[in-house]
Amino acid sequence: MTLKDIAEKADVSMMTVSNVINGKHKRVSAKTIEKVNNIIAEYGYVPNLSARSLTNKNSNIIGIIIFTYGNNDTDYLDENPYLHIMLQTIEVELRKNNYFTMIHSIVDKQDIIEFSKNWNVDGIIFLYPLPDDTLKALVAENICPIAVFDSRTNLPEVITVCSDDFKGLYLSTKYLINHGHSHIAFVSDYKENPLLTLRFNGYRHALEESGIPLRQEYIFPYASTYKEGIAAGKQIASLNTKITAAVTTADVSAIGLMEGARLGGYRIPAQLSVTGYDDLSLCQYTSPKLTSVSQNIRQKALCATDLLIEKIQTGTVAQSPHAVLDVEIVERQSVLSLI
Amino acid sequence: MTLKDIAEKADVSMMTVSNVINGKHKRVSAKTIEKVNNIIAEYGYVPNLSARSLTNKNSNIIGIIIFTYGNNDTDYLDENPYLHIMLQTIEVELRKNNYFTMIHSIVDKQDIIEFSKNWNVDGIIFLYPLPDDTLKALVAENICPIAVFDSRTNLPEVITVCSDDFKGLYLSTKYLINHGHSHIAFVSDYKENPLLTLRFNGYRHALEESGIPLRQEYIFPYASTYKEGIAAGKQIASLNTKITAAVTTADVSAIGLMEGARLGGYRIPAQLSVTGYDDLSLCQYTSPKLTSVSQNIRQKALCATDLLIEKIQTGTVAQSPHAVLDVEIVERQSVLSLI
DNA sequence: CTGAAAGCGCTTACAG
DNA sequence: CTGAAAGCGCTTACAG
Repeated sequence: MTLKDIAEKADVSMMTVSNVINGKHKRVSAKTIEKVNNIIAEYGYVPNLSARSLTNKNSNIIGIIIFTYGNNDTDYLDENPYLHIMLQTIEVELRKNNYFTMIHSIVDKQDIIEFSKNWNVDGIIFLYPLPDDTLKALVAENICPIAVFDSRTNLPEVITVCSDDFKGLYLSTKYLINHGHSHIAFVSDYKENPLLTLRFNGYRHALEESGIPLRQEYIFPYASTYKEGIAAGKQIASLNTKITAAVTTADVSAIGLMEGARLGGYRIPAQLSVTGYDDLSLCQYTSPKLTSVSQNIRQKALCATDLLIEKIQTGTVAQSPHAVLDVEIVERQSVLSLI
Repeated sequence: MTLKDIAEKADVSMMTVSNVINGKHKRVSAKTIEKVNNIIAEYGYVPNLSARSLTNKNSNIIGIIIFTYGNNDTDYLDENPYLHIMLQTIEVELRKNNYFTMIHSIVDKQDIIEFSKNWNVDGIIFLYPLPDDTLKALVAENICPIAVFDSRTNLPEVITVCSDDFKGLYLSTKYLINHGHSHIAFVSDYKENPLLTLRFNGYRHALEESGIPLRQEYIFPYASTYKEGIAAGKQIASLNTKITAAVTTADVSAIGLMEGARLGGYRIPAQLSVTGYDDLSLCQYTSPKLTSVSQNIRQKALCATDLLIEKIQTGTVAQSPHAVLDVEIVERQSVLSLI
């Protein structure tokens, strides 16, 4: 069943059917519209979007780049704890705006370009930050509007949506200070990572603001994983310092930290208060339940999607293309008040 | 840059370029192949797959139906704890086989049909079971090969991939029995749900096999959520029965159960042993760490994808279209041995 | 081994 | 308000 078939059944031209389908009602009489619509419904006609893409030079397809893969096939698994929320939120929002969602993994920049040309993709969303020069190269190719999460690039052509990472760690550090802590460890391998560096700066700022010295020996450069968290916890427990609290840059890291400190003989939070980052649902499943910094992931996903759609449809975005969303601290049980 | 442009630059016909691109090397001389490939590389030509779809009547697009949505926009969030692993695994496998992956949510059967016609989708994967009559109706429409997870339909036209749910609860129940438990609660609202009913049957079978009577009062029909788990745990703690252990059909339910029992004054696992189901990564983050039944999700995802590809390419599948994958119990700390 | 032509199912000027 | 024709970028018989 094609447009042509419908046209024949309705005894009108293909163009008329096309106009009815595309809502160009100015160009067709009400009577014809009804007749055509009835026949479309009767035969269950659905337009072929490949054909439409071919003529229109756009596809209504948005590509979502879900990860970059290296050599190991399973490297990627479990990496992005937000993947399902992001994907679901983005897909629903795109669908509301008549876009279709393709997911795609890549190995390098070239993959992205090929992919976008293959389907005349209308826009691309990267679920994770890319190096600035990769983004720049992509912009130079001028393939389609691009949105990226958690990138700090200032390229005006790319839409970025971040959360306020500086504030995130400022809040968790401040929260500990407000509860009487002043010997606060920072557990994260932040150097080389712009996002984590921002969080570190938030930590530092909170200390400074309260006149608490920043001590190098309170900085524990462990990666943000459960396993590394355990190692950090063990180390802190074995060190016999004055540390009474630790901030982290990931919930799994914080959970590992609690576990490691416990293995080192500490009671949590009695001897060590801990804060997480991400506010994953598992924060409520640990004991003590984990106090954490929450990014509103749904809001981030919607923001990126809406900006991208705006850019696709109008060629530009009214506000800044670089959105920074607020964060907040979610209080649970992993911090002991010393006052 | 189109096929035609390449043909002109190479001074051959479009057909020759097409044959080179599609690897039909029998029909082109080695010299021509090289010449054409060089020009393709030089200009970074990438074929337009919409055009190809249009001629070929197939698209190399596989649709993945990620969820069905109701009235509430955010109902779906957090529903499928495996979504990210499934999606990533499937996408990589499809990509290896030259397919592209579209994700799509639906509100009803009609959506699926429209979607598949829109893009001439080559196959569809449902990430969650659909009612048998919906599947039957879909098969009747004869749109494309279909694969479904966790459906027990016996329609030979649809590929199903399940894990051995009967065995799953048989294993966890048996595990408790082997550790000296005989008063074992079953916590799950299994009725009306075919998958959970299979798990219940596994529980029942393990009891029977060991000559332990099945007691109605040991069955707690709570939904498989954290919140309901808490309620169940509180109830069990308040009941003062001989129950020393409980099996569940979800990790979050088990975690809630431990929490609820604790709130009711129980120590876990000293007074109540608990097993989960799914072996989510959060099992290792709770205390005690949760013993759980593991389905190999990656394997399930690969199995469904490979069967679907086989069916698309050969029109049928060599083995049974209904795969049931093995499960195993992952031992941690939530079960106390009474012997 | 290579080419010219038709056709896939749409939309868009251009006419009337 | 409606139609006939061209064209989007491919592939596939059909010829040579």
